[in-house]
Amino acid sequence: MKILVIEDEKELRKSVITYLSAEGYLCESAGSTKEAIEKIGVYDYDCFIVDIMLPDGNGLDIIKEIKAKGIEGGVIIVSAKNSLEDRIVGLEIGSDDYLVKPFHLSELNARVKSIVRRRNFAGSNQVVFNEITLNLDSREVLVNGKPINLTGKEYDILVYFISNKGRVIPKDSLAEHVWGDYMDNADSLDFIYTHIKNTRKKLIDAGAHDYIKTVYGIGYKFTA
Amino acid sequence: MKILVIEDEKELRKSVITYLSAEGYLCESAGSTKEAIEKIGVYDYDCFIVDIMLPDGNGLDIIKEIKAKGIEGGVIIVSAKNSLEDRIVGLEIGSDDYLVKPFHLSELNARVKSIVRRRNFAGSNQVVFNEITLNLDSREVLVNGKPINLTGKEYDILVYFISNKGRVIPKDSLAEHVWGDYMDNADSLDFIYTHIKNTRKKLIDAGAHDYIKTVYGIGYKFTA
DNA sequence: CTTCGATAACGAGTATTTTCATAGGTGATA
DNA sequence: TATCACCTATGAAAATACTCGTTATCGAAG
Repeated sequence: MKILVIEDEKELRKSVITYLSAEGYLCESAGSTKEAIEKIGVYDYDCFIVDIMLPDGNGLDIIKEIKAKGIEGGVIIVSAKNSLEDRIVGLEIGSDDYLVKPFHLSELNARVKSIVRRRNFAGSNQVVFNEITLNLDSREVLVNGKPINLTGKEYDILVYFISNKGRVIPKDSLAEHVWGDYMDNADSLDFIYTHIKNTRKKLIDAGAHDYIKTVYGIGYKFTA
Repeated sequence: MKILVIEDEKELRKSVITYLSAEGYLCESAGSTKEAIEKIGVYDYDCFIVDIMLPDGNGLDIIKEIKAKGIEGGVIIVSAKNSLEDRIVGLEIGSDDYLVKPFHLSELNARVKSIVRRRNFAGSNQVVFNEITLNLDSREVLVNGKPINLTGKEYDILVYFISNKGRVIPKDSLAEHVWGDYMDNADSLDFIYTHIKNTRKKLIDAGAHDYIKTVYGIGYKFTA
């Protein structure tokens, strides 16, 4: 799950990122409208946290840009004043939520969670795929009702697979969603094999079928 | 699916090609108007991604050239500025889509996909030809509802056949679409026979008719 | 200091693609 | 219809490309 935090106040940006990273999200940040629009153009995010007041422009314009590009990621507006007008405009142009500063990080986290879920799993916080059950709240994975231990990356991989089940997932897409800006210095994506292997092993050892099919030359497909 | 990426910025060109190749498209590139027009004259593409600002001319002229030649491939304009005028002119002269830089690789991918589909299969991501069903998302092929295993090349061949069903397909075109510029230094196209044979065999073994007719001296025709 | 997870490196194991040799067809021409 | 030149099909083997599993390294967290 990749999130772009658009916020010019350094301290706040830092704490938001620290908090959300600890929750297992992949965070990137932009400190200005310009930087935000650049990043939006190049990378693929699942969620945007947008401060309205930015040094070089209005955050609402960034949201317009996101929507104009047809990007599906959710949008949470963050604003210093509880301006009804901003709020209405924000929702009109397609943002999903609105948060007034100062806010609790746990509150922000809850909203991010709900958006990411809505986007990937139609709002549910529990995802079932045959004998595999994901609990998105606790990042817990059950196989036949028994919990198994996955590392962070393994969990991310599984979530990405399940939210794209049945589709062929090119190794690059997987890398981008689980690891972030891999493109920049990607000479070898070989380490993915190791993670796939470990994920597979843990699932199989726990009694699940091997739903991860290898698509030679392209990537993988998670399918029953 | 063959795509020509016309873009002078090396880095961008590279990432576009890397991304689209991973998605299973066959990409070639041109860094200037001159090069683009040369390639357009010689090879056959399904889709063109055209940067408007090029060192030696305007991308719109390339599009005019494409249309003047009666080439059917889709056109996606890419431009640094969101100029309404360019956009209108672009659509007027027959481009299919417009993308403002910097853009999202997955967004570009989505548009390419939609264009290729619109052209080949009228919008569906599932293509049915009698007892053969192609799922373009998962690259899966079903014969009478049962999945069969095709290798990458075999799948590409089948897609190209089905999207040109009823038409005679010269061996050259097939080679060009499935293998790309391989042609330039190919001394023999004999290996195609092997691939055709294997593709045929897998389809027939799975219970399909042999729709691949040989057209002596020219190539093949996929027809009921 | 120890443990754990993430990544790198590499050889072994597979799948795929190409080559090659040979056999079988096709169509034009006489 | 016989012949010839050329095109296509086939099976097996070689070459290549890709993936896997093991082990090693490194750094961060506890």
